[in-house]
Amino acid sequence: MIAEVIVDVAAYPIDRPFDYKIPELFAGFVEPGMRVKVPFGPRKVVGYVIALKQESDVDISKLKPLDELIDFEPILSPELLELSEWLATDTLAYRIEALQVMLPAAMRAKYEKFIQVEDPDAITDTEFANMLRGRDRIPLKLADTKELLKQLKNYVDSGAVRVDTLVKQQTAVKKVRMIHIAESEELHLLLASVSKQAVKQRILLEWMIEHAGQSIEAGKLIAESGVSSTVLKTIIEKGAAQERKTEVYREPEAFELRDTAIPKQLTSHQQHAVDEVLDAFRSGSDTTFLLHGITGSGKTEVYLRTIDEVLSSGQEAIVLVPEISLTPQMTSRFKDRFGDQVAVMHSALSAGEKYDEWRKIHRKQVKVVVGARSAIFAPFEKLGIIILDEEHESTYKQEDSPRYHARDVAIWRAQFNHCPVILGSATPALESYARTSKEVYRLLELPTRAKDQALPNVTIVDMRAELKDGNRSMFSVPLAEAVRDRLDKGQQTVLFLNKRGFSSFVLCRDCGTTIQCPNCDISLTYHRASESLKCHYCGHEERVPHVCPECESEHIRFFGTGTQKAEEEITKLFPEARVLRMDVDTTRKKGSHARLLQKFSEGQADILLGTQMIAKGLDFPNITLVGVLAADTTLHLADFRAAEKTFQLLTQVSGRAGRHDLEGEVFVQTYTPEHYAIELAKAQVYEPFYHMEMTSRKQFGYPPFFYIVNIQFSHEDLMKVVGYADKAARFLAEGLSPESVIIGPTASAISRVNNRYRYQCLIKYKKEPKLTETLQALIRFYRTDWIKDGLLLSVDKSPVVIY
DNA sequence: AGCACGCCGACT
DNA sequence: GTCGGCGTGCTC
Repeated sequence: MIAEVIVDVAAYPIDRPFDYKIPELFAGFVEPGMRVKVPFGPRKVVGYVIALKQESDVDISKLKPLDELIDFEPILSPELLELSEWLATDTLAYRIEALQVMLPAAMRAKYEKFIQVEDPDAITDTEFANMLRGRDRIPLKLADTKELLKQLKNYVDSGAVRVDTLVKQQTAVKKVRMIHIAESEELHLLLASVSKQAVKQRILLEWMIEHAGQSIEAGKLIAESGVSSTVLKTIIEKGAAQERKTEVYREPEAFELRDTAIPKQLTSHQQHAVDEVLDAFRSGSDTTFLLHGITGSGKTEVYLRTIDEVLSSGQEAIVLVPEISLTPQMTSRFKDRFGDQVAVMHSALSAGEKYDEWRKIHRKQVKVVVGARSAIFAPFEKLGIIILDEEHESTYKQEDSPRYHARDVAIWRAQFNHCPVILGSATPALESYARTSKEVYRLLELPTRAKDQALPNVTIVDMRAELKDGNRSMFSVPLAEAVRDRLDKGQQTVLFLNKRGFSSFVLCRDCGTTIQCPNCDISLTYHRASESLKCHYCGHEERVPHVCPECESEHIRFFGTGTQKAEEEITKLFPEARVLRMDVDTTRKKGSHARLLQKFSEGQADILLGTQMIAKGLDFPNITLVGVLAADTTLHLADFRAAEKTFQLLTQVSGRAGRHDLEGEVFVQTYTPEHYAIELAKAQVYEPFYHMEMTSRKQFGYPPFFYIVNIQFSHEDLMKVVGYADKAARFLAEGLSPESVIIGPTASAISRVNNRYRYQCLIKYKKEPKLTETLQALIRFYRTDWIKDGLLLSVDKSPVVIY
């Protein structure tokens, strides 16, 4: 038998299967979807078996045998193997990247080099001998001086030492030491034989007698018996207990939030949606539903009911949420409903925790996975439904290779598994909504709130007028009054600040200079905690200057992060208010996000102030006021989706207010109150916005009327990047049909990052049969030639942001 | 990619 | 003479 293997080498000529002989020893054990270790040229690498066959096109004498099996059962199903092929082609990525993206990071191979001493007598250099310290195998990285490396080379040449690469798996199965205590009789015997002076040992034995026959975790035993681990060790050696390592799953920190009760009765709209989806499910149809439900309309309940049915017919469900750590309420609802049948996958988990959750799915110990983007690759084999909540969110698109969109993968898997997909949103992506009118997706509407609450009343505050009246603070008079009112009533307020535009920079008030990154075309960001200036693009960091580097004026101002500044203003305006600030700074630590929310839900604060991350999923009964401090900040971005994003954000944020018995109120502060995205967000009507925005997209030739491909070029040399971008543009123009439009090359919005100049080229097309072919050919030029000249090129089909 | 091979300049 | 620079070519 012969195995077709994709090796762990991302390079153009390697991006294809290589054939290996299966040694007699492994005959019958090797299956597609397993990882293997194979010789590749002079080294060993990890590879993925993608197929088995009897014959190879390559001469049999040239075939090498597999070295080792890493897995004893496939870790990728036939479905996922097939998906990886489609994914690699569709996103123009390497096949190996497509395979690796499906597995938790902890399963990716690490390569470590070692110095292996073959002939210790030949080592004559004292420096080298010192480095070895008598060992015959040390990590290569210990040879860290030029001198040592030179000696190493000599020894390698003479054959005294060898450098070899070890393929390391970082798959850490967590094991705990379980102590199995002997029976009472045995312990009594031991106790009698232990010297009277061994006080601690006697204490431990007495403790053990009380717990005879039990199994207990070593750490726990030590804590409870009050003896040290050395005493435990001696006692184990004397035979009082047995030690065993047991595999365990890491238990991510659990958080509890007050949950909404299970509604007894669905609204008629909810019921209709559930019925339609379940009809599709039962008939094995791969229909994609767009569940358009206004905020508070109970989309989650629709998901829960459909999953319930899917599970009772023995099938499995994937639920994607934009970034799950952001919506603890969502996960707790799933856990409440489906208990330990649920695995949760989110970015706040450690690599080990993610690996454990993945294993639970792989071992079929769970039936539902709730997770962020990459959970779409959950290794289920009986998928019955796939749900993408907040389907319009840009986090569903992966920003590095393979640049896939979870929505596309979901639809692919649904077709493979003959199961439906639900895309849920209060503010669907324009592309998705447009597809319902073309009947590619099926539209399900939830036009009313589940508990019949009124939508919150939204007031637009014109900040220009406020400014004219001499109010220069971040708070308009009406918003400040409303906050005061809630404080008096003991109700809660959520204040939302769009960070962009308020970002923290350093400005000289005399010459107007902002301090720029030396490597990038961007202002440095002020970090108060470390009193430093940082570049978010290249990581450059410098001390905060005391005088302006341009004019040496001492009048330089540091603007703290937007939320810090807002917090200061709140404290000034409402000294008695208890404020919780939630932004990247206050949620960096693991679990802090959930803790903050917990605090707020328990009423330990009056005001929750935050960025993007509080826009979603918050559902607390006592929130009756939402304030958007600066609605325009997303509006003026150089992005064709700016209006759509603003509308989505305002709608989402407004939906946080008055979801329960108390009525909600929303204030939106803006300098452009007449913009349709703001006006229509006030009215909280999606359809009119959709039509307005579609008109504009049509006029300017943007999605969904045209598809877009963004090709990015970067190089240290400005002339070279321009040269290659031009060359590429001409090549595309030649290869693609005349109906397709090629824009550029133009300099990117941030024209230099990390000392590399950036250019880009956009392709707009409606129908382009030669697209993949032409892009493949372009990538081929790049990967075979241009890359050697220091160029970096990336192709992004359907980009979500164009920088 | 990463490694070996191989072919020419500047050092002990 | 040989050390070491990096161009070239291959990986089942």
